[in-house]
Amino acid sequence: MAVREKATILDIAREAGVSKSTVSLVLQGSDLIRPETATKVRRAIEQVGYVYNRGAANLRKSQSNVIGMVINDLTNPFFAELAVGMERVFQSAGVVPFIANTAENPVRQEEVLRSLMEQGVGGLIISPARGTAPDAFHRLELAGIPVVFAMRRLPGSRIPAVAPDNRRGAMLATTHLARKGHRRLAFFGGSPDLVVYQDRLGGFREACEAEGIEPENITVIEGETNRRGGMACLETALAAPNPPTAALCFNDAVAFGALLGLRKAGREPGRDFAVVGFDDVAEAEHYMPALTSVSVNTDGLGERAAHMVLKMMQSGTTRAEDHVGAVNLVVRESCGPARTNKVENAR
Amino acid sequence: MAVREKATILDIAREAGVSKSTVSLVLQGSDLIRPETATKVRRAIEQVGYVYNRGAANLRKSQSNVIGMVINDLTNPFFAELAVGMERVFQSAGVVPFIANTAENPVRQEEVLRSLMEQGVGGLIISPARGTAPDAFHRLELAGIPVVFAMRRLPGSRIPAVAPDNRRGAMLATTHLARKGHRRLAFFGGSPDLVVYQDRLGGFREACEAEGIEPENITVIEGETNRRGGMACLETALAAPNPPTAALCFNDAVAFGALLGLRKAGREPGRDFAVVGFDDVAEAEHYMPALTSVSVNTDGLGERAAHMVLKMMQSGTTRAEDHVGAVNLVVRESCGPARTNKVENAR
DNA sequence: CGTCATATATGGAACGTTCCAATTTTGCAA
DNA sequence: TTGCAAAATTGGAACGTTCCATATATGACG
Repeated sequence: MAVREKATILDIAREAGVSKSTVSLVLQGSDLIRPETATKVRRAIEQVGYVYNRGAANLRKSQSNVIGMVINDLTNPFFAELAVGMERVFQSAGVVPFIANTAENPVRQEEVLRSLMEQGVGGLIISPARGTAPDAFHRLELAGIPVVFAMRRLPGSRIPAVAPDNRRGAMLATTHLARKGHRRLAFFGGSPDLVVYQDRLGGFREACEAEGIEPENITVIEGETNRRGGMACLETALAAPNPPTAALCFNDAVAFGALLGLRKAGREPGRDFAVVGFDDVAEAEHYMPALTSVSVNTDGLGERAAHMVLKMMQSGTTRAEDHVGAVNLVVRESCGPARTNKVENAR
Repeated sequence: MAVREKATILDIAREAGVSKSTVSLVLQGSDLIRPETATKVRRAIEQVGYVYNRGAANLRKSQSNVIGMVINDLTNPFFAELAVGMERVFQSAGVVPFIANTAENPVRQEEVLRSLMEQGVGGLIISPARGTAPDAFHRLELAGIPVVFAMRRLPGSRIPAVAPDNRRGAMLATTHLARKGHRRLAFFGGSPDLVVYQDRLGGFREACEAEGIEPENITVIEGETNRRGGMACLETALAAPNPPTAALCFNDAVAFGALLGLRKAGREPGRDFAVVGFDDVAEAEHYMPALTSVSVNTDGLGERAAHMVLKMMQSGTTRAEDHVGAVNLVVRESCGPARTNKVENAR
């Protein structure tokens, strides 16, 4: 099949015997056009194999309905789940979001943002890469593009964020461990360049204090936020002179790593050492042992962020209220003898 | 900070005291421009906070360097890994690919493709959604856009594909099970509307025959290609009058589900029932028990597909040779007493 | 059969870029 | 100094769309 020249609305107009303006109106679903004419035009569109040129349109329209989702790590199931939650909202709004992965690399993030801006996105949802400079999104603000942060926020930024109540989640989990009788607690994984880390660690410390855990019995071990990081943290912890008996992990990936490390060290997760995760990814329920974790309602947060950016685009504003999502502790088997699957609800 | 009107090359030209043509040349890195002039222009670009308008440029240029990656299921770690492998190649080529998720839904896939075409993509990598109509990509061919299929192919299509040697992988795995002494084998998960399924099941059957497995001892159970599907398959299999003692699973997700099902049924994976996966995702190595799986070199295939589409875009062709990737069986612990981690290489 | 309001349809300018052809500037030899 | 080739710069048309202002068709009413 020969490749025809790309068809334009002029070709459609010729085929249908109308003017280009009429075709344009039909494409936009205007009711200024007589139904029969519209039908004729639509038939012509089929005929010539027309593809709408959004770039040309945006040249005049100035506002576009393309949305970009900038994700820091797509191989982390948590963020993949988040992305899918957002997509659902966009789909029902008739928008196709473009997803781009920054692989936790601020330089790559810069490229990705530039590319999306060049493409003329009308709005963005960003989960910033670790180590993002405070002014990294200044250009977006200048350009007046609506932006929402998802899950992570940036220190001095005025960009609205959608995130779970990290502090409270960490307190819930830590209190649970203390009430189970653990008196030497650890916090595994993450590093202070993330605000999320500050929040979760802050909640952990606060709960430790409230439960009367002695400061010398608190171990904080930074590390990568993936399985490997979790294994490393566990090894370090067990090698200490006075090792902890339970750990709250920065996220579920770290927790899985810690569980793995326990097995490797010949300890029984739950009985010999309690582990709590954070995020409650789908896998947590199916893991062996099932992981006790702080559920952040990933889907709900994704939907919230998506709605927020849509509304901002509609109203042409670049400001919005932060949203702090409720959290639950979902108790499973990874920190003690399996009991009934009690769920302690957040307020 | 007030939102300035969007700056164009004309603003830059005014700021730098040159013509718009000069600015355009600088943007394209032409060596027709005197270095000092170029520096002056670049400074002006910084000044005015300019964002390149790719839409306007494509209007004249007709060929674009935007690439789309259409993935059938981003929450499946296998496809996420694949996407990341491709990204690496694109990154070093200075291209930012846009990822779009179809969630295994042909209708959504249609929308996604339309949107990408409107955006003016210069090339596409597609892992088609299950149940995609044979002529779904006809418009792309008409438009002369280079397309490469990744991992999945479509029955009657002339679009080049990059995929592992599924048949051989399935044979390797099945032979392994038979040599371990299993005489009643099952194939878990998947459904015939996928070419991949045909290939893997075909390899399974061929190896069964070669190893002299009686047809009445072969169980094939279709199912979802995720954990849940794997659990369901296992339950069905064990409920049969003459249940199998080992299963090759359509992919690793199904295999994880089967392992989970075994635990639930009080059987010991490996000892009571052997399980082999397919794809060898990162998690396989870390699972408990570690999953024996057919490694397909996910990263390598991703890179291959990326290079292929780049080359096609460069040479302006829409045809290329299929690539069939080598496979290995990676033996771990899920089908029998842990031995040394022997790797049987494919030719 | 006019007249007018309303419903439809249309031409043309504008959007921000590229690229050709044309023009101006530069450097160098005579 | 002039002449001339090479280097550097520039104006203008074109790309495919939208949208305003205008034109034409339709129908209702006197």
